Amino acid sequence: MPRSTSFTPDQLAERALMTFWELGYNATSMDVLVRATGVSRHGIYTTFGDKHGLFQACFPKYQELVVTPAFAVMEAPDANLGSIATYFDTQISAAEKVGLPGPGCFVANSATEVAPHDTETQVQVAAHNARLHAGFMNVLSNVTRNRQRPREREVLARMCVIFTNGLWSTSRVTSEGADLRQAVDLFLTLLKSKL
Amino acid sequence: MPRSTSFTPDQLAERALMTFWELGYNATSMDVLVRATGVSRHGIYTTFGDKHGLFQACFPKYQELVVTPAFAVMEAPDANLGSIATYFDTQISAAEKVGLPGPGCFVANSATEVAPHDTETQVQVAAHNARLHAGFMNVLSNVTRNRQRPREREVLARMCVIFTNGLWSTSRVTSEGADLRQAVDLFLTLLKSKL
DNA sequence: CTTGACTCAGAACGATCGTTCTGGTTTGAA
DNA sequence: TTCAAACCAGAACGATCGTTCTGAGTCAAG
Repeated sequence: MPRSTSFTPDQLAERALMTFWELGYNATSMDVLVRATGVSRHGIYTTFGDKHGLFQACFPKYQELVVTPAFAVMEAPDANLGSIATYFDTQISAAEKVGLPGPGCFVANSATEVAPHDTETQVQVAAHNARLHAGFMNVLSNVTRNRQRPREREVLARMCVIFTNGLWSTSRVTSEGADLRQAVDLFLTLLKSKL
Repeated sequence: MPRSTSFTPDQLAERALMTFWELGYNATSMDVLVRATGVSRHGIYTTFGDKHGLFQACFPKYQELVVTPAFAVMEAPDANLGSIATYFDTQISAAEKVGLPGPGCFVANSATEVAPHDTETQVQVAAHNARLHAGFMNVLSNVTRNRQRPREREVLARMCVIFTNGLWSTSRVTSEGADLRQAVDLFLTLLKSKL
């Protein structure tokens, strides 16, 4: 029976996520991790085994703390085009609050930095992209007329996922949130004209 | 007076580029670099000073060998919407030839992995994105009617750059080139409807 | 052939990183 | 209070990496 400790695995993973997200995997040494989390090496290693295990635990934490709060509106039964605008706006505002250029998307960053050498991270990235695609499919099936073929819907959703990836990628090198918002508004205008 | 050597700095930078592009900066150790380029440590260090110097030399090489051949069509005086399609198709075909999921864009990868900790790389990334933006602006100014305001053109170009970044980002986690092509075709259809 | 500049292979060094270990401290329950 | 489990700080250990250095080989010029 575990006794009450000064930290829970969830809290540890949450603070580690913020550090990995901001600095990336390689630039986050165990020393940095110990300082940032306030948890000793002993605590980290007995809880997650190694650095890679702690890193993997950050993915569900990111889904819970970042993706779900912003993307739930896309997964609601009554989601529509306004939901897409809300999702993008929520994320851009969050990035602005932290400061642009921002940290972008933790999953997208990991896809570039560690996924090429790590199968487990590849799975996390694929699952994340699948979630995005499903969210856009949900919206499109709600706002699309019957004449629209399901095959075309999938392509539309895929294009939206690509644009989303590009948006967070660009948010890492852009200092003006207004530039991102204008591009998003224009993209949504184009999207609406196709439905 | 330098004597004839078994390699030129250009050749060295070219082979280093391919390795950095495929493996990323951190995963490319000097051992790997020596093996991949066939140049000894002595040759590398006397030519480029250090690993970072060799890495920086890869950016103009990437522009010369990859960006310019594919993007020149976008910078031609008579570039039009077909030029955009050609550009995307060229890059996707190149990625397919190497094998999807591919290495994506060297600049975009570097933007995620090393730019956050390296000012020089930030400059390279900004210059690359500016080149992309200028290329799209060139096309838009050619195909746009007079009633279109220049401000709107800039936003359109910015949206195109975002989509481009997303495309190469997605090409790193996608195994089907057809999926990318369909999304590109749809994006171009939407773009055309706005002009 | 001799010389000198240049090359390479590989050893060696210092720094850093992930990981393990030790000693001392804190916590919760009996 | 006492005990045992869990914790922390920090030292220590391999391993790896970027960099420098050494010695031998190679080519062009005289």
